[in-house]
Amino acid sequence: MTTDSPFQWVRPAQQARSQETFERLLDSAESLLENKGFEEVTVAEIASGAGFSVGAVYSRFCDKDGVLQCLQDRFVTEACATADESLAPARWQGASIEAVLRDLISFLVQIHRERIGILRELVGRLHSDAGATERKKDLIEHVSQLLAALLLERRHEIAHPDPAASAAFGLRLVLGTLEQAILFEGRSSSGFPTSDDQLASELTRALLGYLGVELRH
Amino acid sequence: MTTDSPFQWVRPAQQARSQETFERLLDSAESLLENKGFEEVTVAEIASGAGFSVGAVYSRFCDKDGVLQCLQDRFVTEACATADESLAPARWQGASIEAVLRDLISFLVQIHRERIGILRELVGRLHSDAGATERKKDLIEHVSQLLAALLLERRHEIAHPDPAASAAFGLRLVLGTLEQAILFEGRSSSGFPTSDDQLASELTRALLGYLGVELRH
DNA sequence: TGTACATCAGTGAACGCGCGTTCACTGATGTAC
DNA sequence: TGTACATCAGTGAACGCGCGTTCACTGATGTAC
Repeated sequence: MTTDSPFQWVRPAQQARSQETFERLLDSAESLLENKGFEEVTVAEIASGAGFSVGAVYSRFCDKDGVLQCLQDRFVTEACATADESLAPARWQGASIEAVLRDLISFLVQIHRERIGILRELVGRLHSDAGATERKKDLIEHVSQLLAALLLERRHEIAHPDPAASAAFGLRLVLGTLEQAILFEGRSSSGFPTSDDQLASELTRALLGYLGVELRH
Repeated sequence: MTTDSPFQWVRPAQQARSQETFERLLDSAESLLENKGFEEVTVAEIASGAGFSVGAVYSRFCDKDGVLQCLQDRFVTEACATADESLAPARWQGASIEAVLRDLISFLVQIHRERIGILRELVGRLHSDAGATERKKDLIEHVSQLLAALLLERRHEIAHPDPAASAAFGLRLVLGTLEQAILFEGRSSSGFPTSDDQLASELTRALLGYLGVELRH
């Protein structure tokens, strides 16, 4: 990389520092979301959580809402990449639908527990943020396509009259239940299984039952 | 009812007027919730929606949050009464599980559509309102008990190894999906059935599949 | 290599808007004699 | 049946707090010659 090449990375040092501030602010915001909603989080908290003052937030983001948008974008990007890798057809050669779903659902339970703050904001917002709804829809649609591809390769196991539609709706069934079970319940919630393992297991049973897949005992 | 009886209704006229104001304010608040979240609704809007000024709100409720609490209480009371009537065992003599669930789920779909505003507030709130979570839990638990009673009378139809637990979780499965499908999606949502009838039908199929009930074609 | 200047990153006190809440008031309804 | 008084229902202008946003500033890093 010579000095006169048009393709050099301009001012790498400064940009790198900015980028790190940007990421640290997002991390701070996400961790604050674990305990309260975004509206209840103040800009001052986000800043001081990352070790900065309020002004720093406004030099990286256009306004408070911009922080949430960037945070969601970052999450969706990571999530899509994860889905691409994990649901790649090559990974599941020879696996039954039951095997695929059991793993997928366990993973989804875990993610909902780990990223509870950001998921709550992504999932429970019709009002005041059209963008979030769009991002959420895109993400679910992305996962849905990947899952549908895996299931349709195994459509002989599916008794549901419309396998493609059942894959799409089945994923929503699982996600909707997970959201209620994990995101919007205190740990004390009744009616849901007490352990995450049981929750995953019952969700798997439900999805297999819906698709009409024969269980192998 | 003589004048000197200790059991007369004191100042009926005044109390009746107050009560009507109270109800009209709640109606106004509920209708505002169809389009935005409670935090975005202002006290002035609630008042003027009912044809009053702000002060009227504060002569009936202790503060803004009190309006939401009373609104939710009214809803939960109505909902419990409805459940008691609709799920009374006597009503379902001789009906199969499939018949019970098909009717119940259609009804739930309809209610979610009709009471979308208040349900969004009741369902999607962990933060900032511990009371709402409690009220929601009580309501679901109430419905859950009634449904479980009906299903357990018909447990011979159920293949799930734990019929009681499956009734409880099955209801949550349906409600969680409904919430995502109706409360938090623009009408345009993809992945869910396009019509409410299909939504109800797929949900019924899912629940029957989960319980392990044989379908009668 | 040093000097002068420009830009970037971040500070934090001050500002101001929106909205929940208050309170002195008016008019209507009920009660006492 | 009237008169005087008390309480209730509701008004709406004014208040004030919280919090998002701004902006004049400091120090650090990079660039020109």
